[in-house]
This record gives sequence, C-alpha cells and structure tokens, in this order.
Amino acid sequence: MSKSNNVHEMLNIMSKNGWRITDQRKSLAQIFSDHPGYLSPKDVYDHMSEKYPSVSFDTVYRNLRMMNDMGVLEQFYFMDGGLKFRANCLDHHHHHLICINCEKTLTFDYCPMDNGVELPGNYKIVNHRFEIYGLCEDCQQ
Amino acid sequence: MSKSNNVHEMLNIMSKNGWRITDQRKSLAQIFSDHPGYLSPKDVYDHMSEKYPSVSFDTVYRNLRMMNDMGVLEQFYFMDGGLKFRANCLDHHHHHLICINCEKTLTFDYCPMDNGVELPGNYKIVNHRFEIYGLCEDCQQ
DNA sequence: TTCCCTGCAAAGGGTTTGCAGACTG
DNA sequence: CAGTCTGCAAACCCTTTGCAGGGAA
Repeated sequence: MSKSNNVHEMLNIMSKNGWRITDQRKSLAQIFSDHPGYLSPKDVYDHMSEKYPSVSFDTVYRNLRMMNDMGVLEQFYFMDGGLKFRANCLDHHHHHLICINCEKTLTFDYCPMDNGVELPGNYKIVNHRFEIYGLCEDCQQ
Repeated sequence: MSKSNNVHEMLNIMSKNGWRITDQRKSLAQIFSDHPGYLSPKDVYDHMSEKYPSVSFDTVYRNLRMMNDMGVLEQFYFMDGGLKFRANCLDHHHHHLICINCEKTLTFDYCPMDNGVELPGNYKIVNHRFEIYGLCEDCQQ
C-alpha cells in the first residue's frame, strides 16, 4: 500500500498490456501516486513540465487516455464538464465525495443502487453516477 | 400542463427577468416544449435552422446560457462530457434515468441523500449528482 | 534492429467575444 | 427612440492527428 508500490503496480499493468515503460510514463505514474485527488490534463502537464520542460500536451493526452483505457486511471467529467483523471481503485465499487474548492476526494462505499431505488419505466440499467460535492474541513475556514 | 402552457411559462419568466421576447426565443421555448429530453446545442441549432435558416450558433449558445441562468432550462454535462439542455422542472427535487441510446429521460423522486448515506470526513455538503443510465424499453430491441 | 513513443506543428470541434446593423418595448 | 438582440467573423480553449526523429525492448 506504499506509494512506490502504487507506481510499480501501474507500470506493471502497462507493461503487461504490451506498452513500453518510458521515462515520461514513469513520471505520470509517480504524479498520480503523489496526488490522490483528481488532476486535469493541464495539472498533469504542469507537473510533468517540472521534470521534462519540453514535454508536450499531446503526449500527456495520449498517455492519459491510454492509462484510462487499461484501467490504471479513472477518468471523470466534473459538473462543469471539465475532464479529470485520478489513480483508479481497482478492487471495489465506490463513489466520491469531492471538495468543490480544492477537489480533494474521499471515497465511500454507500451505493444508492443497493438501497432500494424504485425506478419508473422498464429501463435496463447499465450504469450509474453518484457524487457528492461539498467543502472539506480545510476549505470551510 | 399543456405544451403551449409550458412555452408561455418560459417566455413569462424571461420577460419578468427583463429579457426581450424575440422570435428566436419563442422558437427556443417551443423546441424545448416539444422535446422533453436533453438536447445538445447542435440539436437545438438544427431545430432552429428549420424555421430560421440563417440562425447562428452564437445566438443559440447565448440564449441557452441565459435560459439556464434564469432557470428556464437545466444544463447538464453527460458522462462523456457533452453539454445538453432540457426544460427545467421548477417545482421539485428529482433525479434522472437516462437512455444511453436515445437519451430519452425519466425523472424519479428517490434521492440517496434522504436515505441514510454515511460519509467520511467533515465535509459541508453543498451539492450532489445522481443519475442512472440504461436502455429504455424501445431501445432494448 | 524493429517498432513504439515522443515532440512539433497543424487541424479540429465546441464555445465565446467584438462589432455593426436590426428589432423589441 | 433607446437599448437589447442578432448574425457575422474571428478568436479561444481543449483535444486529436500526421509526421519524422529518438528511444525501449
């Protein structure tokens, strides 16, 4: 459960899927391991720039998309439509409690689908989305 | 509860907020009254074009934003980040059941926030989002 | 060495803004 | 008639794509 373990796990998954482990990809894994909350492509680019001043946006985008496709990251459109990514929790279903100021997130296990939602119509349920937005303790001051 | 009533109501709100009632705005109200589901700006533009072949995208966007700001419409970013609008239900809190194929929506009154969610941390809850995606009866075939 | 990956550049889609003329109230 | 609204055009932001050189396996 240590941070370096997370990085290692992410790289492992990439490697097992046939992707090459480049320095940039190591850095990406490190960034998401260091920042447990959601990051926008711009955030990621900024962090990457510290180590690789000449990194390009397209590389960031390409890798983010790839990491999302293989399940290393979890992508997410916020209420304002902005795209963000975070390290994916691989082992269980959960939802998010998100600070609208600093965007720090907590996960929680309660799922409304398990608790007696009654739905109109004869829809075949495929997916659902449940997020709670608020101010974290630090941001309430 | 008739359709023309809805149009009238929407125009009324706009008028009371000091906005002028132009032909294009009448058409917009009519379009949303005729289409109870979610419409993208492009959808709206296409419908507008039928009556006003020279309508421009910026007029559509400006009015959609304005109608959203004053509560006539309800705006919404879908799971894929796409922006959509629909006529706002002004009288009660509800959530949506959305067909992932035709995007027809049903509303339902169950709200997870009323049903014993237990949250970690000391967040001050501001907002929440709960949507269920599925296939409607027509689209299951 | 092979093929993937990167960075550059440019294109693309969706949305917003500045402006002059047209229309509402 | 005054002030807003529209349409045009261009700008803007975010994201994707094509390509040639550089790096991983």
